[in-house]
Amino acid sequence: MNIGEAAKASGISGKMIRYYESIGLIPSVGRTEAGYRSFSDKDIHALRFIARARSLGFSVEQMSNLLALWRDDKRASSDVKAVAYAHIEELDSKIGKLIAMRQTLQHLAEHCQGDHRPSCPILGDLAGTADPGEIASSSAHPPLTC
Amino acid sequence: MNIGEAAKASGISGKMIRYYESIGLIPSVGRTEAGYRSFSDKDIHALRFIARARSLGFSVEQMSNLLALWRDDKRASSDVKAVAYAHIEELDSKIGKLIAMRQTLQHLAEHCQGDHRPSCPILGDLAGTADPGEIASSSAHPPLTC
DNA sequence: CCTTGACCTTACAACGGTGGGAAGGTTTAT
DNA sequence: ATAAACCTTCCCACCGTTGTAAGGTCAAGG
Repeated sequence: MNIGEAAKASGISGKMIRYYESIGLIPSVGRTEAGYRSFSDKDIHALRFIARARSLGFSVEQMSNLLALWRDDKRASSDVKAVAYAHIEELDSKIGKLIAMRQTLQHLAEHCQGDHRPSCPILGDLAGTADPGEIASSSAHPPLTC
Repeated sequence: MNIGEAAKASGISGKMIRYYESIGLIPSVGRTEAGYRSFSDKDIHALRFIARARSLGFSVEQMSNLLALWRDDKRASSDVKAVAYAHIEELDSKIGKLIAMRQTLQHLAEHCQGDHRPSCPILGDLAGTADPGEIASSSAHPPLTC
């Protein structure tokens, strides 16, 4: 299997397959006499594993751990679960920050007239010159946990 | 005002202040005879504007637009509002993706025994060998909109 | 006056992932 | 035989931030 076919079969671009190989995320695959990479079914399987892990937001480093666990017959599922929960916490942290941003911004935008006049509470907040009576300070991001 | 003092006053590292200057996000500030950057109150004000915008997740390009609007006395607040809403949509998109990941992962992790045994639905899903009866396919990410 | 330490300057590299492209070799189909 | 579609390696770009190295400057104290 060519790298092009492997890319189609796995959903990972050829560029990225080479990159993953170069950083050691996947072991070096076989080569033809002409130097072309030759992917076995096992290689494709690993690539699809990676594609799926990537779609769940795992970092390359986390994927490296997961791949090692996958290959290890004597792994403990608790180890896998720990990696998963660590990632869930990362996701929660990111989600929380984004929601706080969204909340603040929404609040500011709602108070903006949005007309031809220059007066704007959004810029007022950014510049630190917002009327604190008109709009509650947005730095007090509410404990919104979704 | 030194760059160090400016950094403390604005909450932006000296490194980043130089970077923002280098890419033209802020105009070149004055210099002392010895070549040290000298920040005016106005400069600090702009830096604090940037720090606040950054904390709301605006990209450098968006900040550039916002700064231009801020400096423009004849701006229309609708223009500012448009930038804000565009960013809110970006945030929503990111949040949605992260929540979908989180949801899938949580679901998988809940079904993992997390003991000393190797059997693990998380790896099963990633490898594409999960029992479809045991665990609903996680690729059908639910329409969770928070 | 001189040293020391804390600051400043520029310039370069690195990170994580991903994409783009150049320059050259190979395979496949016409 | 030739053209198109591959493949190879190599370097560069993005974004935002940090680190580091080599050198200049300022303020304090001996």
